[in-house]
Amino acid sequence: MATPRVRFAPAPTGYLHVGSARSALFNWLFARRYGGQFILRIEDTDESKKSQEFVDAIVEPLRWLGLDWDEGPFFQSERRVAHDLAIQQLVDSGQAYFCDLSAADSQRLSTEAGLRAGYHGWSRDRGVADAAGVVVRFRVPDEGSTVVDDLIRGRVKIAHDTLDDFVIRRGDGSPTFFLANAVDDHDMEITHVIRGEDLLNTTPKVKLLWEALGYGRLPQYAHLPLLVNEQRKKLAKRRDSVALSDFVSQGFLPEAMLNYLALLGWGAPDEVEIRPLGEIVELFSLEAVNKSSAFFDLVKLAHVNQVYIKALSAAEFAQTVASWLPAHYDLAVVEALAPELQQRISTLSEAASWLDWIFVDEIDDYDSKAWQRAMVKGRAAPTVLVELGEVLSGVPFDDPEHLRSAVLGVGDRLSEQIGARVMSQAPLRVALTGSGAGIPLWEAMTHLGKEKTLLRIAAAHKRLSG
RNA sequence: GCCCCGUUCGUCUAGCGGCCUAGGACGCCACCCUCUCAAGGUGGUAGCACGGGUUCAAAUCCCGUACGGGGUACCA
Repeated sequence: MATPRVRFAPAPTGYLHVGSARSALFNWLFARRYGGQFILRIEDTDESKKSQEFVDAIVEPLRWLGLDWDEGPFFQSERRVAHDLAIQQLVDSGQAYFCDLSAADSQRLSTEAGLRAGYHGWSRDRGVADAAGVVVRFRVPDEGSTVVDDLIRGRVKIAHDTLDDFVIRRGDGSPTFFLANAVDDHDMEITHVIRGEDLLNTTPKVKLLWEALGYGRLPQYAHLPLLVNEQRKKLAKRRDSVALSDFVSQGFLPEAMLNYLALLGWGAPDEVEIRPLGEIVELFSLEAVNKSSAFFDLVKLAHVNQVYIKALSAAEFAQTVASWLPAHYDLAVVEALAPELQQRISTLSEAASWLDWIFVDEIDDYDSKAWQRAMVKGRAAPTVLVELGEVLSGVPFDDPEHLRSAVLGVGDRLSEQIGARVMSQAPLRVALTGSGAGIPLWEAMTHLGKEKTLLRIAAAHKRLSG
């Protein structure tokens, strides 16, 4: 195919959410797949929406994801002259006309005439003159229908009598979405429009304008299935927590986010789900995109993220996780323990809780269940702690293997003495970490150090007997 | 209401008329491994919305119904 030109055209409404990110990704994939251009256009026809803050809210997440654009960002608000010209052209050719009715008035007229809600062309032949507050409406043909061949959905046909004479210029003179969309896509020579299904119904209107303006060949349209919440409603900023920035701060990796997003509505022919972006680019095609909406599943996202976290080298992991850790954490220790952490977390923000015990001065809070199980139910615990204190004070702390055999040795000896299985590791874990669950002890103990280890064993013993 | 789109395990999907007693992934359950929690391994659970056609043959094609969603703004 001729090199495609696609665009991601979000409205600057606060922040970028995962649904928009998915649209951006599919556009980007398509452009990269066929060696075309990916264009960023900020859809700020409503002047109030233009501010640096809002622009950053779009640009920063795209950068984080690594979805680089070849042209732009362009601003719709800066293309006002072209829009005005197009509106003038439509008015001059009689395909659009002025209307001084308010929305409320046209609603009332419809009701009085016993027609369905909406606008019925009341001002078509009233000869209204342009003035402040007057809108321009497009004259939709009475007869016939408009057909759009969607790359994903197939042929979509809308009868003209279900369309009203929609507004293309507001009372304040600004162009509406339909008009700006047609003009900008034409001027930017967009070949493929890839966006959410919620925009499918607007396509015939844009096509009508396109033809009325004599623009020639229409871009190819591809409407992606919507991303939905657990109620199967389209992801919305107001009710769903879907800001991309939130996922960034929770510790999702951009590669994982992209990979997961690519899986919603699309799948590789070989069914391999988790794979490098480069491979996804190679395999991507719009024809393989399916039609039904997809639930944005945090559980699966977490799984994908964990796979990516596990794939990091220890050094990469330590470097990446650093900003989620308190400043007093020793990164060299984090790197040494990286593999154990990587298989236990699915987001980077979870890392600290697995490591905390190594970097605090003392354990002041023991998990009560773990204490009960290891210290109270394990009747030998007091003896184990005493023995552990004695044995470990004579062992060098530089070799995990020495620590292991010393600790397990205590358990074996006591087992023989008592004639029942004695676990030495469980009480040790609770004494050192305050918790019943955690990473393997031996390597971690070399970083905790002998002094803290012995103090914590003593503290636990004191608490047990006191 | 009207218009448009959709419907395969709980979820994401494979399937584009016979290879399907429907495959994979996530989740869940069990077992193995194991001080713990994980990770890993093995096995299991669960689905073609319904009704008519077409055809020798339908998850796959057609029609209808039901259900879900989207749109219906001087938002985009």
